[in-house]
Amino acid sequence: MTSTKKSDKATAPVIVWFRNDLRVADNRALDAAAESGRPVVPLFVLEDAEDAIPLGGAQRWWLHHSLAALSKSLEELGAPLILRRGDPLAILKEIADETGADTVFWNRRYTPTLTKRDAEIKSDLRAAGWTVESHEGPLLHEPTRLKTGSGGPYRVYTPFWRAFSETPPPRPPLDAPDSLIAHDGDTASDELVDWSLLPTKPDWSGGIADEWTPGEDGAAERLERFLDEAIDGYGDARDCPDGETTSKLSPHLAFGEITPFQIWEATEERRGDAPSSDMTKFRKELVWREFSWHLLVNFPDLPTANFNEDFDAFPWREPGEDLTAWQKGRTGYPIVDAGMRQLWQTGWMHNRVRMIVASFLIKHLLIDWRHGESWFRDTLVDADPASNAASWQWVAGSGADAAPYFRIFNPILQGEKFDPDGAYVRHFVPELEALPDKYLHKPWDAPESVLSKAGVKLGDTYPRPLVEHAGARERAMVAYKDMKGKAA
DNA sequence: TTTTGAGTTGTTCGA
DNA sequence: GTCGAACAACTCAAA
Repeated sequence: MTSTKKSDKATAPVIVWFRNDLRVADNRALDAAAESGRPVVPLFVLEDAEDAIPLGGAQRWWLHHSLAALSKSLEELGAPLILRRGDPLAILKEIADETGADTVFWNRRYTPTLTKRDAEIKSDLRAAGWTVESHEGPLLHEPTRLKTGSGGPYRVYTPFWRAFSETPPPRPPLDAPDSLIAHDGDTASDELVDWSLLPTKPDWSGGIADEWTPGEDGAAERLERFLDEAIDGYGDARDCPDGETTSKLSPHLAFGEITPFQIWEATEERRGDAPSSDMTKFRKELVWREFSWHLLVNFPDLPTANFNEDFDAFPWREPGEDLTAWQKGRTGYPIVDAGMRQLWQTGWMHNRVRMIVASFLIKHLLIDWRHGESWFRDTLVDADPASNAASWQWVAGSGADAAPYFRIFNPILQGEKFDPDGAYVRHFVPELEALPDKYLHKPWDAPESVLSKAGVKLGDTYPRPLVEHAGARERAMVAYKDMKGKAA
């Protein structure tokens, strides 16, 4: 992958093409460019390619702020970030014309369509005499590296984790370069604001901005705070959606503001200490991310096609108004509505609640998981093609290592179990704030006097349940049997 | 090749 | 209130 540098190239600049790796520390491509001793032209391209999956609004907001942060870091290192919009190959060639560069470094990305495109760009540039280096991407293992005894990909998490644990530990992270040599000469850059990544009419980003600090520094602070405050007891507390019980590193990982290598090292125990069970639990979550990418790379259709083809015969209902009610957080089930509103307001949802709302959409409303996958992709700041697809299929029962279909979350019990004091529901569904705990997760069971005292009018201030739980559960089981009959 | 043990995250029912 | 079994058989991973 590395070509010998020719001597006449010694002073020509190296382009570092940033993609989902918006950081300066532990960045192999940037590190290699700095090590080359040559001027560096950092480039980010807003890609308009037709096969590129458009970013959701929440991620566009994040990208804006992440690029602003990266731009500042690179400025401080001495080489300002160049922003361009359009087709990456054409832009790389333009930059080459402008700067004399004929070398580009990047870090790999693993979304199958993008890997393919990167390979095309690489061969095109090499044919034109360029030096192209693609460096290690944002995974602890190349996603094709782990294989079962018979040489195939894993489809079950536990053996994957076992195999992962038996490989050498992940490498330590790299420091950021001390400084970069700037290219001597003007290279035009778009203005970030002109990309209109931020919402304007209306500006709905307030709730997201309160919650998040995009960028490498924000990511590092988040990691530190998590290890200081939440890792103790993580194993149990992580299931509770209220409060800071999880790392919330997912959006930073999605944009490559932090790497799993940095996280892994930060969770390293002192030499000789066995990792605590909380730490192992957390690491297992990180390895779930690896497993999802392992699945996506080996089964590129994962985001669009049922992994288990039996589900092609599943009798999904037409989405219609039920889907809209779910999206808006108006299903009449408080824990579901709290989750969907948290998503809408903050661009993020607690993992436990993701499972509850996903199960509700699929099993209570019998709506195809792909509608949910697509909504999450549009609204989550951490939307990740691998984790999103693998998790939706897991909940649906159509995926790898899937839950048995009869494992249908009871949204009332789940609410009572994981939000027992109702703090989470009260925060995101304030119209139920005054209801006593006893009825908070099932307001339809409350006596009229209790409802009116709490200022709740069902069907008016808060919706009645879209479906009744026991009946919906029964209907889901029948649909599943129906599918099995057709598939057999 | 055949066999065996096991599988992130749950709910409901009946004792 | 708490506990174990049933839910439905299936596929995967590894011996």
